[in-house]
Amino acid sequence: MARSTSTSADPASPVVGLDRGLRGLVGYNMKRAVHILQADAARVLDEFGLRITTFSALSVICDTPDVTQSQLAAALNMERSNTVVIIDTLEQADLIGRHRVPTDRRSYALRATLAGIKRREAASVALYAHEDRLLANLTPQERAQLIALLRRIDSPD
Amino acid sequence: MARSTSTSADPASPVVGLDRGLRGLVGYNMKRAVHILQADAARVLDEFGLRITTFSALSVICDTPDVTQSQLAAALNMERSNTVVIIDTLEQADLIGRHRVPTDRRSYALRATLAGIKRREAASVALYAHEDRLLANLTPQERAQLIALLRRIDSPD
DNA sequence: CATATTTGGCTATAACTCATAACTATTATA
DNA sequence: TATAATAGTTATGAGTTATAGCCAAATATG
Repeated sequence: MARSTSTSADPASPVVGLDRGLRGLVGYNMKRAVHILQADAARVLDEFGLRITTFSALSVICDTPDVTQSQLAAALNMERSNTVVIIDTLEQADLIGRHRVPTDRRSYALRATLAGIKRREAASVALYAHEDRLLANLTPQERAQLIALLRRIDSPD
Repeated sequence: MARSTSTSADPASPVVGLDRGLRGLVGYNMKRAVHILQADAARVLDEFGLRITTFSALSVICDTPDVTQSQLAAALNMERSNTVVIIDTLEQADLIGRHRVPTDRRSYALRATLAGIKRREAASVALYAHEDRLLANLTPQERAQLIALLRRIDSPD
């Protein structure tokens, strides 16, 4: 039984529940959940020579031929400056190409190579499969609702 | 006017929807949402001289007097090594104290000071208030369900 | 009891994310 | 034409997280 003179943790008891005071915060729970998902995603993507950021950028570029780096940054909620190294990495891996646009010599039109499209497709399939496994104890409806709730935080209607 | 020969993004059109291919992933949506919540939380906590990690640790220590650093690390899902600098920071700010435990001279019993307890309380109130504002377009039920879903990812039953 | 292993805390380090400021070249605007 | 704004870039700093290894103390095992 618990000692009566103190609320201190019993070394013999499991160290869970010490964060009760934080569990009411959505942010805390989400930080923990996202940590799990990101670690898993990073591990999966590593097999394809991709990281989360490069995969995200590659996906957008595949789906949006001739997108510019600024548009990419806006779409992924990142700073323009941070896209540069990501694009560099993808370009050096021959997964995308920087193409000058004749009408505006400042910007690049980003286009995925055939290898890039294939790599993205394979990584995407693996990623969805892994997420399915990781979220196996959520019904499809619950999962859809989770996404819906997250999107309402992202872009409040 | 949009160019007709390409699916490229029209510079005049809003740069939204370029990430359709990622929106099916729970992880992607959660990364975006957590980014918003964390940025807001960090801004709020900064007014109290705290960061997210130090606030989390302080909260656990307040609620669990004489907790050890290892227990804290386990509770917050972090490495023991990373707790050290956090504890150092809290101790130097006189928000907590390291107390030697006579029965085990290896470990410290962490206890919040009165200032620490007050600081935590004030920061916690501000944090909950801000989260309420940020999640105003979610009903209390939706918010509770969101937390429930996140917890099921965290610790799959 | 003596040795070996484990545990708690610590240091250093490295990879990665994210934000900011400043710069160049180009385009648009007053 | 002079000025603003835009696209991309570079450099940098703060913060988070993981790993490896260290020391001292405690515990387990022979």
